[in-house]
Amino acid sequence: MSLRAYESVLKAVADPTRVRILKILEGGGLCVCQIIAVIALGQSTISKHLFLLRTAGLIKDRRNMKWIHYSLDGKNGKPYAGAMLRIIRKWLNDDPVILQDRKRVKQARDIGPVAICERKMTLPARRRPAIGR
Amino acid sequence: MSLRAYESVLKAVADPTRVRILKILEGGGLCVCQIIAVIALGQSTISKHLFLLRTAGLIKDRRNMKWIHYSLDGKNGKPYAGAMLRIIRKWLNDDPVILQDRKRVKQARDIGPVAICERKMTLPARRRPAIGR
DNA sequence: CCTCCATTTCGCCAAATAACGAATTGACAT
DNA sequence: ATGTCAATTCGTTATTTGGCGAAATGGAGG
Repeated sequence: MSLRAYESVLKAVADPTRVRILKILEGGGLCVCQIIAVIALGQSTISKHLFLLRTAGLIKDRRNMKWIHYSLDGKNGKPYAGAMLRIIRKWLNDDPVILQDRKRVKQARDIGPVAICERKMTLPARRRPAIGR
Repeated sequence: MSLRAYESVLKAVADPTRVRILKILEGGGLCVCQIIAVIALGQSTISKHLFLLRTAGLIKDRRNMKWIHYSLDGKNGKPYAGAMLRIIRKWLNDDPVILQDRKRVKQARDIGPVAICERKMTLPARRRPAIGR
């Protein structure tokens, strides 16, 4: 209800990398190494983004074997998170970056976390570093 | 529809000062000098925030005599602006900062732009500089 | 046409943000 | 217990952001 909570959620979703992560997770939970493979930024960078999204109440984590799965949260009492997730789900679905990410998510799901992590956090097709804006 | 447009709107509303301005304008349009009096930040600072909100399609301006009136926009073709304005209207209505701003808006409306500008951008009751967060 | 003055633009500074790679931590599996 | 692998934290860097005060701009009104 406070400006503080509002700010934490809105700042979290206002960053292009973080909204990419949210859009990726709309298709279902993924382990961190798969997210890293799709977004293609440094491990620590992704980890920090996940932290921000988590503390804003937008995503939640769950350990599965030696991997940590992240998925969209929303219904957790945090005020603004659910509403933003619902609205973002309707947005950006034809953006080229988001579409490309989706293709890469499909690859990441097919390959699975084991092989992904063995590949050292990269997807086979990837060549160029990232998209920026 | 693009990440770019999304980012410009979301970054605009994610800043506490700018959302304060939006909440202030929910009660109706105001001239710049009145907004400055309520928020109590420098003239140039407010002007920059207004520029960002305007280019994001969240507010529009209209000259009235020698003052420039700003009011909420929303229905202007800009994709995300209307949706965010609608959702923000339901939010933060019991936040102490927003409530205090509303009181000050009422004063600013009663006094009117002429007297406000003559007072050199301050409201009579104001003592402490600003709220920050 | 000239002045006035509300608003915008400019130049600057401090703080916050996003990225990286390296080092550390912590679970799982042996 | 120990090694391994995944995730987090740390330290650094470049960029962006938000603030200020001074100067420029440009309508309104004489």
